[in-house]
Amino acid sequence: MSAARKRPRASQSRAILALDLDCFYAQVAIRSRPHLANRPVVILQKHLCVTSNYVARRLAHGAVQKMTPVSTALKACPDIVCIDGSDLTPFREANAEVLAVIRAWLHAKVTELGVGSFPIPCQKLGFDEVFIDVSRLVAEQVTAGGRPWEFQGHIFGRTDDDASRRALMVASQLASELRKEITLRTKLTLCAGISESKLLAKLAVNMNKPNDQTIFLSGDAAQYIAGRHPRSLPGFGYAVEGKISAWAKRNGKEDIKTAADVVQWFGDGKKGFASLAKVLDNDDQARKILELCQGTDTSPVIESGDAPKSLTSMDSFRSCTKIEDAERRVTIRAKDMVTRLRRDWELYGRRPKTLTVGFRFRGDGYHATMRAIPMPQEIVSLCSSKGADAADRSIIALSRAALFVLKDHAGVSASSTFDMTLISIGASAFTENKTEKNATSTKKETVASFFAPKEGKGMSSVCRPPNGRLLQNRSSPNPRRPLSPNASFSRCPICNEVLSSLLAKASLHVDQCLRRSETVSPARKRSKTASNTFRVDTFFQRK
DNA sequence: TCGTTAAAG
DNA sequence: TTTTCTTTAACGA
Repeated sequence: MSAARKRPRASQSRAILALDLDCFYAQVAIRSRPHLANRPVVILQKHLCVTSNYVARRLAHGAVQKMTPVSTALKACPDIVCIDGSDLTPFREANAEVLAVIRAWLHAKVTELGVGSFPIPCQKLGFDEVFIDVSRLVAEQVTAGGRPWEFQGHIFGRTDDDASRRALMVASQLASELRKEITLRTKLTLCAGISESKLLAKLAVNMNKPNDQTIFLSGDAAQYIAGRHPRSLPGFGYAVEGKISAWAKRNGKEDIKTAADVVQWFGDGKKGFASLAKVLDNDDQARKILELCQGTDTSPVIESGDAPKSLTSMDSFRSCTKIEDAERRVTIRAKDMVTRLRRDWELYGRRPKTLTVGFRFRGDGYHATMRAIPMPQEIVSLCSSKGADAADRSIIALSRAALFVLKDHAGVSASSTFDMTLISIGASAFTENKTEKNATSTKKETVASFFAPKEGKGMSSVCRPPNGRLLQNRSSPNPRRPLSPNASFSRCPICNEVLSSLLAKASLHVDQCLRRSETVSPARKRSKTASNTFRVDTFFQRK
């Protein structure tokens, strides 16, 4: 009809896949605990359920959602199995596994075309999502011709553009094959959204869950977006909503309801753009937001690479007023960071130039502050040396550096009064170590060979902590199985005391413990491991 | 280069 | 809707 007037530029239209692993943490946790496959499962961080599997969601009738307190979840579904998700290692590894499968499959796909090699950008978003720009792959497949193309999966929307329809047909077949491959290799299911932009692909990926895929044909995308709450658009966050809301209030408007409101208030022309830029105090963001609200997203898929750009380890808590407690917490972070830094060295042969230390004090609300210093040489060299001894020494060095920053920039010391609620240690500004064999040549080899061929029991042996006499770890990668099918962790994640196998009782304890936690000396509470536990203070004295 | 803010999962 | 733990990008200084 009006297709001729719209002049769709088929040559420029892209084909983007958005992949999203189903309830990622829960899937990964259950994969290594097959006996939980049909049970309701939640993953805990502190006292909160950060994810749940679909069995739990069904049984709890919607009462278990993203940041639900354990106590609430247990009331809604007393049978629920709680798994401690405070160690993110298995999730990071599963993420790398999935990415390795994607890259291998993509590479094979390109190769089989026989038109030479070309890159296919993959952009990670969190541990469980990835965007893939398959435009080039689709174009080559269309050129190669052959089979009759058809859609795979659910179709949302419509289009008048034949070229775009065919491109998304091909893309949906790629998505379908890729999903099968990922599930076959990793035993993890996922959804896919297929469209011409990251925005639309991402909206599509959530339309049919779990383990399914949706094609978003963009003919009516603008109208569809117009009717939605703008907060549901990726990129339109809390702060932007706040600023626009405040503006609406000042100007006697109704509160912001739909993306159409935003377009109406600020227009889609040049001058409207300027007024939103003023409200947001940022030209580029204003343009982006206005486009978003009209269903337009031209942002490219940026290749993320395999290695993360930075590493952070953080801990938040109700209160920390004693220097020994601060030292203990810092040392736990340092241990985690050293483990990951050593792993990073193995995989990528690079070193961080910057050390960041974050902190937050009571009364600061959610406001955390960070300070950066050059990463001490001692730490990086120890992190690239083999042996448990080097690991221990670098934990000590890192702890001392972080404690120094805390003392110097935040006034946290034995002689000061403070009440911290957060500590974090980060490593960033990585430099490739080009001189070594560890660099690019073996890098691909290592990553690929590390994850790909592991079939049976790979995971747990993969990331063994540097076996220190430091800090006996209560959440080791593979803890003993629960005694009762109703009890999934045997110790309180807060005080580490042995828990009742009766869930209701255990959860009551955890809740109470949470309330009075951090005010009680943790050293005393962890009596079981106390004799083997590394004492920060004594260690610092003798070094 | 440092530090903050915002966004995402 | 501030509760968990992480990663990234952009921006101002």
